[in-house]
Amino acid sequence: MDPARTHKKVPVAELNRSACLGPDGAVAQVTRCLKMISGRWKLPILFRLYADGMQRSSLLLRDIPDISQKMLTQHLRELEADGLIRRTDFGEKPPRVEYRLTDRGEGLMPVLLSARQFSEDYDQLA
Amino acid sequence: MDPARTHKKVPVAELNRSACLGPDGAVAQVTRCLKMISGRWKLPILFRLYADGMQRSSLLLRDIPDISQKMLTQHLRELEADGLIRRTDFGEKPPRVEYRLTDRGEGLMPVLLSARQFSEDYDQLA
DNA sequence: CCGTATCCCAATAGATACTG
DNA sequence: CAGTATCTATTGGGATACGG
Repeated sequence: MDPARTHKKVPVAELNRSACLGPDGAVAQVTRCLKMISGRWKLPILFRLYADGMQRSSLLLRDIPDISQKMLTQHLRELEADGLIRRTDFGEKPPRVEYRLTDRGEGLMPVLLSARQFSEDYDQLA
Repeated sequence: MDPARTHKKVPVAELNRSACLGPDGAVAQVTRCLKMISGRWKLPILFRLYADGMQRSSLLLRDIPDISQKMLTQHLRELEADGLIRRTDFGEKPPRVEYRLTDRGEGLMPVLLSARQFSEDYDQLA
């Protein structure tokens, strides 16, 4: 134990001091998660797909207020590259493409629920 | 029920379709949470304070690699404005100022733990 | 219907130098 | 030691027009 740091604060088991720091510590892990969901339209898209299941891009474009064609496609690409959603091109004419959450995407929901809970508790605290 | 949307996907109780959307829905709540922790140095600072308890700014500056004086102060101000940390000026000479997590700040930890868990599970999935 | 390519603007962050 | 002030670089987002 570093003698220069004798704090009374006891870190919880899952998040002790050594687990927090360093290149592959908690900071890096959380940062990676946050990067996947950072972007103006990531959350609206993810929640839409979670609520609706597989969905055509034209419907996403219609149901997400103020999003543009370009931004929709761009964010869909990023989410796909991160393995959170899967793209299915039916190869029809006129074009029909649908998106849905992957297992990884579903695995993100507890994080979002947790963040939502924090936000609700926040107003109660002070 | 909208006839154009007959999906088999059943939303969980805490996160059903009506709770996801709209101006005060889950998207807005999660977004607010994310805004509080978005910023290059927010996580390192929060984890530091969580692990170490009350801490002088000079020690934060020393222990967080690559952070500059300016960025440290700037992010500390933002975290304070969001009520996640508390600043204590001891009014001594030479100056001594310390920071620590508030109850709101502590309440953020479950979110960060959840995100960390997701990041670990992520590699196992595919 | 679905996607791409350009160009532009605002927000964020970093380097550096300075003050009580 | 703790904090501020400028200036500049980079990034993310948006408007618009075009293509398969």
